[in-house]
Amino acid sequence: MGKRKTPFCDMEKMKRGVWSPEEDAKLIQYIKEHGHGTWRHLPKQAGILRSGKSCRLRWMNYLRPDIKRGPFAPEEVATIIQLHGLFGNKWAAIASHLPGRTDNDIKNLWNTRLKKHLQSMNHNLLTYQSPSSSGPSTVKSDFPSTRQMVKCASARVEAEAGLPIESSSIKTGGESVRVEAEAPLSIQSSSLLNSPLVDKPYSDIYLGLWNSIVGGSFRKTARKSGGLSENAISQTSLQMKLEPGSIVEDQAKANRTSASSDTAPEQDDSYKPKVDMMAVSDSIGSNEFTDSSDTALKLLLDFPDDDGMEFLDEQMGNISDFPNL
DNA sequence: AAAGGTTACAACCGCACCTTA
DNA sequence: GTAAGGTGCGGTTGTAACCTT
Repeated sequence: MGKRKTPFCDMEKMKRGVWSPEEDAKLIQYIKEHGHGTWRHLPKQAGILRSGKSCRLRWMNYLRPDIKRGPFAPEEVATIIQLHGLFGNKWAAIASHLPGRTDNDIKNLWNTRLKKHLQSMNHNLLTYQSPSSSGPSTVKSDFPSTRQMVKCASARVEAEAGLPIESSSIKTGGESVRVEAEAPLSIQSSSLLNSPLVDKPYSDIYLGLWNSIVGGSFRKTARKSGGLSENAISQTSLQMKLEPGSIVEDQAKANRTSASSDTAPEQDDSYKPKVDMMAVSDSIGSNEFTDSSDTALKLLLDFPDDDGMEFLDEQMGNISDFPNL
């Protein structure tokens, strides 16, 4: 139980609700001249009838000059989905990898758009029936592309919503279609499982992601942005058992190759996820599976130039192209 | 054109963590 | 060691704008 706190100020006299332009101007002007100092005392000194907490929130989420406004780019969305798989609802942690975006922005994006789309996309995946199937069939997607990202992310979404997830068997028209994700992998004595970063019981899904191209992309990005220490990253990777000959090991090899051959100049402080995504795409060139992350993400967000859900239907139709393992 | 529904975003609330005296 | 202050975080709510009927 949290300690009882004295209020930031006299709440009785405080204004609440939407901030007026005048209030914004006062706050900006004051912080420009004095810095925010102690938030509790700021409103009085700045002549604002708001709580210090409210001032802080307004500044942090809206008025800060380095805040990036406008719609999220597909690359940003990809990063958010990846990071949500690793961090869960740790919005601040996710935001720290997206300069200019606030935890509130990301939280809103997730709760209002991504969550819903991921749920519906996963539903479509689970209810898909191969046109050529005649009887129970197992459809395994071979690679954690956008589809798998979506699937894994939606697994978390559905877990949060208390819905059934992975390896679901669905009866459709008398036929059972089984859909499995390849991402889960065997883990031995992985202390990561005890990490708050990974939620049970779906931790293996996310560990799979971690060892996948998605994780590879993230690790590279994390190194460059300094979000995770090199030590933590390598330790985490070492804690995962890679089975010889497994797809996961192949992917890990691909990631290592990709990472070692990454001779691109060091990125500056600004975040450039597209570079990493492209580098990763190159690293999986041998894989037959092709997927357009950009397009899928446009779909996810209903970007203006997409064709609505038609793209998803098209993508779903390609599932039968996957090799059955 | 109006009413009702939906969406996206801003803001609030309560709790937890960290620091300091 | 502990209490209190300051701050950050995640969940939730409120509301304006937009869409549909």
